[in-house]
Amino acid sequence: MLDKSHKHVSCEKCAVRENGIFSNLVNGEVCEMDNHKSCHYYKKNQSLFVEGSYPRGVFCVNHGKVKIYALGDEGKEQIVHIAKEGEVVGFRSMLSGEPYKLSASTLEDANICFVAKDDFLNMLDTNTGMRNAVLKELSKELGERAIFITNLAQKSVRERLAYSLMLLSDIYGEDPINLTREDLANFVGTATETLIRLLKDFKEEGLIDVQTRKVFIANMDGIINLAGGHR
Amino acid sequence: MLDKSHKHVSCEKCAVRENGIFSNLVNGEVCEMDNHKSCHYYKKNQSLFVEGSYPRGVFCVNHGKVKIYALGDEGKEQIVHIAKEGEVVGFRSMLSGEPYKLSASTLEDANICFVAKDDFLNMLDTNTGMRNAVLKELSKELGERAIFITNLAQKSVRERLAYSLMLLSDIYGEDPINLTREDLANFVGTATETLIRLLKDFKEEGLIDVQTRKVFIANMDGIINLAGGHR
DNA sequence: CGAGCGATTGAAAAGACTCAACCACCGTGG
DNA sequence: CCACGGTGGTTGAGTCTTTTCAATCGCTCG
Repeated sequence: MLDKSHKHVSCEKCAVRENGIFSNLVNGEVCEMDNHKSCHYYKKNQSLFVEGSYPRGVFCVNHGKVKIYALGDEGKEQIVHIAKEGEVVGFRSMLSGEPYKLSASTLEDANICFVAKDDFLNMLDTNTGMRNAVLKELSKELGERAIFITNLAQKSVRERLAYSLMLLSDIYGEDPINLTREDLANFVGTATETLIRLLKDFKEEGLIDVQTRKVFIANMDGIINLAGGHR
Repeated sequence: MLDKSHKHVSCEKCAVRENGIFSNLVNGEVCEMDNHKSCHYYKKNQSLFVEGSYPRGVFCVNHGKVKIYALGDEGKEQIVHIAKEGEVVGFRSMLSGEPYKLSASTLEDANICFVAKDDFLNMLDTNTGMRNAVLKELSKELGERAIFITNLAQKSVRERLAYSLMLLSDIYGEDPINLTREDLANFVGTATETLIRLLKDFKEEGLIDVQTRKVFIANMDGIINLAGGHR
């Protein structure tokens, strides 16, 4: 499934393309993009881009998970988003014309394609469907971040962990959540030690199962309920 | 300056239009919009839209400030953004096709124009400049929210207050910040009592001046420094 | 003049963080 | 093959920021 060469991945045959903003391309456009993009194999913990630098293009995740995070004043990461297969990352800063406000790096070994800035902007100009997908995606994320802000401001760490597990289970799908304790803590927005203690509580309460670093949701209703009762 | 009738405000002559996404319209388009929009006078604390309902159009703030907020599980507001003159609010949910994730209401008496959904979307389709402005605006806000999330997760309330005052001083410009203690607390993301105590501290430290509910920045460098050292 | 909201203060409680130590697993190199 | 070092995980204890609750005050508005 995961190809360690830098072999070209065909967009046309890309099974995960439907997950992201490239889902709206018609055949000709897919071929066009195929010709312009490059594909790369990334090892775990490799950096895609860092805060402060300028975007040269966008990254399309073919396989693997990517964390998008900000660095706080004391160097602690705040993970703002975890991109899964099919998602396109790094186009926000490109559109706002600013340097990256966030950094991105792989959470696992990954295959990721790269589309250069001009090619991407060009597609955006000419392709209505994609443009709408981008608008929609940005707006949706904006709403999600507003909710995340509210959670951070008003909920306890315990509730936030439940909420985070909910989000992560969407991202990981059938697979168990597979993050270091530190990354999970940086996603929830808490200290690693606090997170570990809460995971233990959750396990004792039958909400989750834990196998080393893998977290399985054992009682989704309980989790949802703790998280605030919806979705 | 503030007209209490519902008299039509001319977009062409609107001095604050440059602050928002309507800044890129050419003359004909401005007239077009003028013909389609309606203008309304709002009293303080009037609602523009509420979480859960479906967008029918967008609101363009001509005069006054508008708070955009989410309601937490216990009914506490989390203010995510304060829109000033010229800003257009309410288009995010419209673009994502979802019901409003946030609510909006006036913080003071205000004049606000309304552009219907179809007219707005139509302009978005035909006007490249505006489309790019919207893309840029969404992306920029997304970045701002990421930073806000990081601040909430990692900074103390004290530091967050400083950061918030920085943001608010941009929004209020020459005017003093003029919010209830509760609104200010809901912007910072803390309890009202905590906020009051910190305001007192800030005043004693010469960072701010306070006249009843009005807050003046007395030492901007000090505030910026406390907030994390950069603007 | 009274009702009521917003602002303020004090005291106590709780949640979360920090610090420090320790464990466990894994890959490496001797 | 085993000792070693390093990273990631875990636990305990103490501290501290922040919240909560309760009471009081002051001002405005009808």
